[in-house]
Amino acid sequence: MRKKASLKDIANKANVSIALVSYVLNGKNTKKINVETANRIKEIADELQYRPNQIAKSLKSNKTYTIGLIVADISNFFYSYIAGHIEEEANNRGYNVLFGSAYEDPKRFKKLLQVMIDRQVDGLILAIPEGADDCFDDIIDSGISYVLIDREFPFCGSLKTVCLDNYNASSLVAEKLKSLNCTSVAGIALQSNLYHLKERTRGFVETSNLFFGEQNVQMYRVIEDQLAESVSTIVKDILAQKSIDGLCCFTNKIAMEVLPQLLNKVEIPQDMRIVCFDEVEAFRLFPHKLSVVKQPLYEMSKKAVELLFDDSKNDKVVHYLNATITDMNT
Amino acid sequence: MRKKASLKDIANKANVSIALVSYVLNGKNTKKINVETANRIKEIADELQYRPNQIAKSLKSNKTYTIGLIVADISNFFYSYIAGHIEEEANNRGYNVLFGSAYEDPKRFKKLLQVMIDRQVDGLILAIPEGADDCFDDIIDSGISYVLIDREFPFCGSLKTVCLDNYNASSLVAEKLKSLNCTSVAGIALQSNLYHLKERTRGFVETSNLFFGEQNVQMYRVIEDQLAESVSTIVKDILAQKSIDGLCCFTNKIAMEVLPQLLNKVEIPQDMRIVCFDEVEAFRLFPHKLSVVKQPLYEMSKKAVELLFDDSKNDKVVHYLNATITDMNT
DNA sequence: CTGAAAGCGCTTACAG
DNA sequence: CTGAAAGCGCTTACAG
Repeated sequence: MRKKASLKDIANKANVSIALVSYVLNGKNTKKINVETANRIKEIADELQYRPNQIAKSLKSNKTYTIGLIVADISNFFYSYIAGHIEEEANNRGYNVLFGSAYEDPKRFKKLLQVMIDRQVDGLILAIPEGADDCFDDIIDSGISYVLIDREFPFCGSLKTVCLDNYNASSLVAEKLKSLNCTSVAGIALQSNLYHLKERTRGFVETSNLFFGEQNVQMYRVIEDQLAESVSTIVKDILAQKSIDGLCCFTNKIAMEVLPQLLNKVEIPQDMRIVCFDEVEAFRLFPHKLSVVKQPLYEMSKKAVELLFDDSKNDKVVHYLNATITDMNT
Repeated sequence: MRKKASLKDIANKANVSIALVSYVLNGKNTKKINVETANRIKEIADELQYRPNQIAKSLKSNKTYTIGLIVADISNFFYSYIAGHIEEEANNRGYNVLFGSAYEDPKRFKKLLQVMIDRQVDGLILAIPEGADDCFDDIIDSGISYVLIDREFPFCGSLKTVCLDNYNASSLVAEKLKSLNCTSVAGIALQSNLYHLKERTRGFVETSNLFFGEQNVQMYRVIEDQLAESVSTIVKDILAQKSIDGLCCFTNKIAMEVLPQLLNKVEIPQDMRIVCFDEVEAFRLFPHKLSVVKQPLYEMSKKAVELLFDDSKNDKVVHYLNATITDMNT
């Protein structure tokens, strides 16, 4: 282990002032500096393997070149993919990512947020869990620029957000089921007050009502921590109603419970058409045709970072991205 | 946006010195300080909503309360799960996680590593990609404590590591296939020079040789960026050899390619027993029985953080964790 | 062309 | 019980 060299060390060795070393190494006032002294300084810096102390730099400049990212659950592919690509985008701009996973716990979220504010990150990218929407004052107050991802909060003022157009995505699901000649459809969604999830079901229900008639549209809701049991009951109910021939799983977690339970109980796709939100990879192991609502994750990551660094005021507040529906296992 | 209050602001308002404010707010020299002044200072701090400047603290203390985590690919469940739990463990100890995903690119890895060293993280947790094993000098040189996860580098000196006992895990796979009455087995692995992956195949081959005889053990290797095509050829080859009745996929990525291709081509599990490494969730959608090698991800995360903060010298250098084999979809 | 000095916001040994 | 001062490693306006 070698002691880190400081500007002072270089200055001493070169017999010049610290200021001069700083100028040379940062390429400032460069035309006014004697080329030979400059070169000598650079050589000594190399020799001592000088690396600037970022902390000292931050203290002066009030910039940390760090962005704080808080996701709802990093072990979910949706967020881990996004996290990776946000990190990459940030890197490209010389930033690093301080990262936290709130696991949908508002208390944990707020603690993480406070830590990131305290550490003076230069920007925040946030997927906010249910029950944490009282955090906005703190964010605004901190003066740190931010972008919300995935989840929008239209009743909390004008917050810069990039997310899926969930209403539209679900309309597409209804259309898809219609185009597959379904006549009676059901959806299974998470019980949640998150606006984007409500929009997601609303889009499905409203569009399905038009296509199939209200009496042929059913929504089931499940509570996250009783997923397995609830889904089991629901699936039985759906299968009992022989008429239902179209099914939408509104999150990938739900799909992971529903799909195994459907195996061997119903002919897919002949008697039941299925559309699922998100998580494309795993579905490849499902032995039947199904359709998947793909969110543009890469775009979302990229756009989030872009918006974070773009402080033009006349920017649209919520940026909606469009989903695509893909057939799998054909 | 409110201006951040500093110790100076509090000192001014309270008509005391900055030092005194610092003592009070940090609970130092606390018995020597006038209780009333102390209270007055605390009140003013509250009122001003004082939050210490962590950067200034770091500059003095040389501690950043940050640990750097570089994983091979964050969008892989294996690492995203680990990342989440390392973050949680770190939080519990008052640390935050600066995060990077190297996507198996040694150049990118080394760049990330350098950034983390420059930012003076207090610890490093690293999953090192192939071809980056010349990074150890830099790490040792930096004096930052580190723990390697998942991948061990026995030829690079004594490096603190926590990883699976891969040889043993693969022996278990062979045993499992034996216990399922297989007579001829094949394995599909990634072509890689990473020691832990070599151990993984070695354990399988050596143990299988004992059980089944060399002529009944075959190893296939695939190159990562030709996965789909290679697997397709291999699967055809395996199916053509009617004798093979046991198959091991050595990474979850391989399994995701192999399993769909097996559907409807062979009776599972009657004619073909399958064991796969990692990623348990997705396999639930596979319509047949199969066995899964589970790595103790939570333990690995926890142990990594523990080791990072444990600087007892007589610590074992490599900590091996044990895999378990689970039957799924029974 | 180069340097002395102030300052970023904190901590802490020392003096009184 | 409290404060003046030095210092962490840097930057930068100013002076010469």
